Amino acid sequence: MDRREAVKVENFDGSPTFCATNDHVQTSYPFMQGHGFDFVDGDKSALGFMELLGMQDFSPSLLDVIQVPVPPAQAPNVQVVMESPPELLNQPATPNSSSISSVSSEGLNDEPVNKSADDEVEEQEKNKKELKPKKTNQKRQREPRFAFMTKSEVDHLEDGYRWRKYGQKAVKNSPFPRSYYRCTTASCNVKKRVERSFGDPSVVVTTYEGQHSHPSPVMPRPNFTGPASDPGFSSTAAFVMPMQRRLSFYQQHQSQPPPPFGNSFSPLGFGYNESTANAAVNYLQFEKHFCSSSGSNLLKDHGLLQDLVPSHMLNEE
DNA sequence: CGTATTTGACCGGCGC
DNA sequence: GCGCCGGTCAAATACG
Repeated sequence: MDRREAVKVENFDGSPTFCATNDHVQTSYPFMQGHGFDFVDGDKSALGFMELLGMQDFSPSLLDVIQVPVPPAQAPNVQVVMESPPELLNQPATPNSSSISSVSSEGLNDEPVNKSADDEVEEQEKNKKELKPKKTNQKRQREPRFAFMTKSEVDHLEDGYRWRKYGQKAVKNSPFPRSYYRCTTASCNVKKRVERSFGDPSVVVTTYEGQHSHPSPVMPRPNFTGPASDPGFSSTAAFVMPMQRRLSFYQQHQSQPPPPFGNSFSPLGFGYNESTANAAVNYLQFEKHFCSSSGSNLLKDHGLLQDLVPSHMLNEE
């Protein structure tokens, strides 16, 4: 049971996608395609979840940005899928077979057209218009966005930060509304949008924009030593993403200047209960299957991650 | 009563 | 110029 398989599925455009799957979680990495990544390739096979997040190198600082607490007892059918091309987000994710998940840097349902990563970033740059300062020629410096899909029953997933809902809009071509949240912490202008996937209503698409200028109020930064003290986060997991690494990804692969980031340890942070924990664990599984034979330094990091992920989660296979 | 959510109005960008 | 759309504001409302 719980035997994980490394499977190869095909994206909707026919391009291959590798997935690490188990009974509850499926994580695919289709968006590596087109970014110069090829899992079949020996050298690049060491790329994994972190690269999806834009991390180019694994260093001890990983401890600073990744926190994977003990998952709650309940194991909902959570699915975290990764993909890059925004257009895929509009495609129906098949719950029973291979699901499309996604880590996208920009607009999800916004642009249902085929675009390369370069085009995407270019458009993102184009969209950076000034909104507040009216009548200025300066383009708005829109914060970098990071989107991913999570299979979850609830729309608004706990991620360790406190959010205040400030709007809700109907989404074109979707029966589900999109909710807009803002970090309640003063001087932190991180926002996120939450919407359900039209293709698969069980999938929640979350788009983060900006960078937290503060540690998670419910997830103290240092090493995970147990449940956080915050009552609202007692059984949830925090998974803080190293946004800066992700940016270096763009910097290196797309010749785009990195958005201005302030601090170094608390970039765009997000955690997702079981979802994120599963994603992290899934990454480890994925890594085992695809990378253990060739990625020596990765193994080191793997061990590092093992320190973060409960051992029982890793031994489930 | 303070805080969070709801929801219609408003604004700016963009395509035609 | 106009309409559509995404995103935000803010008053009203709900909630603890």
